[in-house]
Amino acid sequence: LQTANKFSNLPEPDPFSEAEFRAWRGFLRAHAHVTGELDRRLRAEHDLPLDQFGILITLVGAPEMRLRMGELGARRLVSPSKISRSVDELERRGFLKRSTDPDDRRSHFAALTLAGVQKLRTAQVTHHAVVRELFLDALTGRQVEQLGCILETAVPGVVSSAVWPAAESAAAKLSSVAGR
Amino acid sequence: LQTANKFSNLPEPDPFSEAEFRAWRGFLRAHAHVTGELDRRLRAEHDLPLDQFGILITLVGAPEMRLRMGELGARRLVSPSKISRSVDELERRGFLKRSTDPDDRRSHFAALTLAGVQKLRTAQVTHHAVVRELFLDALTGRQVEQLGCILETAVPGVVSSAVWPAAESAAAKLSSVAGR
DNA sequence: CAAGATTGAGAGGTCAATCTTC
DNA sequence: GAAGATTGACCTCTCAATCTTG
Repeated sequence: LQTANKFSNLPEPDPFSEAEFRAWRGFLRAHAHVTGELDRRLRAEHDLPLDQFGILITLVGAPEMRLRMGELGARRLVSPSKISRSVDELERRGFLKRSTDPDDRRSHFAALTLAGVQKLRTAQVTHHAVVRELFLDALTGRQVEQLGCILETAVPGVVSSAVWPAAESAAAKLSSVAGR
Repeated sequence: LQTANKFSNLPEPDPFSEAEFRAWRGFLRAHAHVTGELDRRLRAEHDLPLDQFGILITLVGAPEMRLRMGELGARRLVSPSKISRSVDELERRGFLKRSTDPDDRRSHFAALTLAGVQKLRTAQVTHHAVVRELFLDALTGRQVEQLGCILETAVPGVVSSAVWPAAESAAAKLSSVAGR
């Protein structure tokens, strides 16, 4: 076992171009920087982790301010078990309430409470301030429009009511291996 | 305790413009989508979580392929304790090696091993393929350049050898409160 | 006693097994 | 028996306390 030296400087396979590298690195740094501060500020000022804020903001935009657990997980791109436990916590704090879907009693709704809407609206003041201060304000109006356009191109629109994405990925991997 | 209804539809304070909303939402979605798949593929094909890949890629670009623990944590924007534990794991697997800085015996280096460089180079094939497939390939060359430019504007350059950012944030919060 | 790093205890996340309903 | 959701056991991360060196 020896440490690497300049003679073990193996070449990087098929590297990114300089421009690709800047775009990807900038993307990761910007995300870590902004969401890190956002999480710290929301916890410090509202005792509300960014993950929980995300659940509230997703619910407030849904019809009747409620979603089935699976749909909520799909939109937030998190696993069923994490959604279940996060909803536990938010329900314990009175910000939402579970109920059974009368049309399919396997399925459960998470519905915002009045306290949940109020909590969200208060926290949004901090949220918007941080996102503006650390991200949007550094950009011109033109750049904001470009960014929205670019990123909507780059990612598929909401994969609505999708299953937990790990399943999809695993399936794709298996078929690509089988295809050889 | 009652669930929210249309009469409790409190207004959002100082909302984002439509363009701001698209940019920020697209940013979050793109990040979750790409890094989620990246982590799954790196684990499945190389048994290497994205966090550990990040440590290797940071080290390989450093002088002599090594960094002090604190500097490594600052560049990756993670806490000292997490860095220490991640480095434990990578050292256990033989991809890097700790050593004490002879000039300041409080400080420890993490240095890539030959096995670590080889592991990284292999994993980079997957890494680059996923980032291209899910992100870069959806953009034109012009858009990649724009994105790099925009994001380097938005985030402060590397806060080199910075302390763990939570401390900075806490200090800023205290002073802003004191300033009222 | 401050700086750099690590560690123990507790909080939070993940995978697989389980429960209920279709 | 499959779908939706939850739970138990295990693993990882975080916070504060600790160890070592300057």
